[in-house]
Amino acid sequence: MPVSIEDVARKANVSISTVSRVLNRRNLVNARTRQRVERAIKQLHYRPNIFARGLMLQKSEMVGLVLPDLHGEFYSEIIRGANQEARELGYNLVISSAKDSDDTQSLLEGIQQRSFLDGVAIMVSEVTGGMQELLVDFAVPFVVLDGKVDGAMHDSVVIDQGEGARAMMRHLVNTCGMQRVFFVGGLRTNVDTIARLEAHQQVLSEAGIEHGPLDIYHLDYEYDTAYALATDNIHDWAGPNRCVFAANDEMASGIVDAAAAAGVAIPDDLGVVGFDDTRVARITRPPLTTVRVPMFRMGAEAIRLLCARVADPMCHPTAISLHPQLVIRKSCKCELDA
Amino acid sequence: MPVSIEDVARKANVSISTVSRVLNRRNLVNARTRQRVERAIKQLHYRPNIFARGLMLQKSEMVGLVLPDLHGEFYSEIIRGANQEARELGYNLVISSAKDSDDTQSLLEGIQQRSFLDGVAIMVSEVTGGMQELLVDFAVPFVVLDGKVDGAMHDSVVIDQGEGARAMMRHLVNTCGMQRVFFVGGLRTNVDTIARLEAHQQVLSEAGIEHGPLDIYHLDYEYDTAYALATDNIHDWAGPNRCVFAANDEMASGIVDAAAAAGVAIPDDLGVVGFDDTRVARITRPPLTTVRVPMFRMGAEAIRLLCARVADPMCHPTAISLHPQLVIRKSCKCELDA
DNA sequence: TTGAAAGCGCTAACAA
DNA sequence: TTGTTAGCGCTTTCAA
Repeated sequence: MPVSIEDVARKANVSISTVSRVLNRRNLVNARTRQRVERAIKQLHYRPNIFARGLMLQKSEMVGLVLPDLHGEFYSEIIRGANQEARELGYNLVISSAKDSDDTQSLLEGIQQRSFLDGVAIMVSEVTGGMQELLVDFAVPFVVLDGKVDGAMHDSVVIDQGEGARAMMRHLVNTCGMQRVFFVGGLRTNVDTIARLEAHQQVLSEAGIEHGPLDIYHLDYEYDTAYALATDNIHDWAGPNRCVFAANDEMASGIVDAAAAAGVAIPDDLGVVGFDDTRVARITRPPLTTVRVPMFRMGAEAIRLLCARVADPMCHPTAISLHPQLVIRKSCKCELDA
Repeated sequence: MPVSIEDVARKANVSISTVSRVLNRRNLVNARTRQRVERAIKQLHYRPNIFARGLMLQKSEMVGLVLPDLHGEFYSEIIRGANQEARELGYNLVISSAKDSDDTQSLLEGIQQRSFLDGVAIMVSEVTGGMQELLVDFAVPFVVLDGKVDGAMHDSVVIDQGEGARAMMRHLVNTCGMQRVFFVGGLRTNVDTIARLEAHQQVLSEAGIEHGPLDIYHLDYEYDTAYALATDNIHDWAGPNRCVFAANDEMASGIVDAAAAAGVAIPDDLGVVGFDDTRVARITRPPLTTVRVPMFRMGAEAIRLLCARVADPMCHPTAISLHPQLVIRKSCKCELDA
């Protein structure tokens, strides 16, 4: 049923090598012969078998993108960026996502196992021991998004989380005059949360503002849990020159809505700021002051780096650092509007 | 460098067929031999070459998901559903997206060309002539999400758009007592928009409410353009027993925010309802009355159908219809709360 | 400029 | 239960 290179050769009255040449190195073939072959290809609707091809060439022209989760705009922007870049470079993009890090690990094991990808871009929200071990001698070329794997040589695209979080904290403390900043993060082990919390602590210390562990909460990046937490605590939090720094916009939005439901005015009674600058930040009332993370670009750069490495597996590892940007809106009680 | 089945055979002192059997039909091999082979496999870190395998089996165990766009939660839920189902069925999922229908078409041509996918789930936001022609004799098994391609035999998973839109319209007219309902849709050619508009017209006619083409707007499903449109028209729209039916939540949210900015109270001066029940609907103030579309399930069902067809290409085409659900919140001025 | 032929690594039919 | 062997469809020397 499927038409093979041999059928084309027969139809065009040439050998299969000639057909192959027309396909891959057209200039080595006489123009008239080439035309004949091309006509045969068209007439027979011939399509090279990708497996046979891969078997010879040992490459699939496919690269993967492994994400910890697919929820929300944050990831879809990464995907869009990666997708665009991959198509531009002539690669197909295979996207997979996992529920948690165990799942991510088994996914990566599967990829290594089947090794049908020329390379893979990996985003790990937390690097577990097993994951680290796996990646240290991973058989497939890879780049890491927004993270680093100790002991493994790899390219990476990171967001300078600290820079963004410090910019936010300094804005809150210096410009808005906040005297107490609660922190609502994701899981304790999440790398982004860790970086953001570090900035929180550092800036408070620098400013000589007392702060204790009781002002720190760890949730799961979700609107609902943040809403619930805020409902329980909103009256304790509220007060002049007080603010909540949530580690993403979703949670910030949940807190804002819980405040509204409890009659606490944002930002007058309490400031609430987020992180990521997703659409949620703009739609929340009041719109959230947040930190814009170049997600689309992160996806695109990751694929660019990855394809470069696939082309030259021995090239020196590159680390690209992308800079977040403070976006000031209406939820932090300062006079600036951006 | 790469270790092949032959290396394993040598190491385990068996023939390559025995190794192959251990890999594929373990029970045909003597237990002791099997252990020896398995140990060799482990020691050598052997992984079967997927191309050689595909060359024999003519299948890749990969299925594709082609989406018109990757923007927003709507698509990410489909992806999540598809991803979960694919992994459950032992398939890898390849996701691609295109900017417009020309782009979708070239993507599909590429898939057919390279034919490395066992099957593909396709979501077309508008079926152009070229697309239809392409799909009528598409070489790769496929199922269509939320649409239908005339002349082509295919499985499909559709959302009963009409049912959802009619439920919404009847609610607006019968329960909320709306006397005039503006319609803000996506592109004129978009299949969802067409179905929703049809319901709009039908219910108004049934209720004996006059309605003209001037009450119908076609935008692009985006927050910003809806915001702009609403800013220009909000005072004309506002009035007792009037309502805007936007074809998605994003646009509804833009209209609500524009109204707030213009001092028009929602829902008192104007009702605004959306479609899809994305997170935006809940976060908008007031929260949007909308229609929940089972996106996750649509993705999962599509992959289920697809894999069934891959397993048995001759099986009878199935059409699954998924039912949307009216979600009543605070933006439509009725006494019901859900 | 073209063709013949040797694999790439695997599965499966057939033989032992 | 195991081994031998013939391809799967392609690219790529090497020879003509």
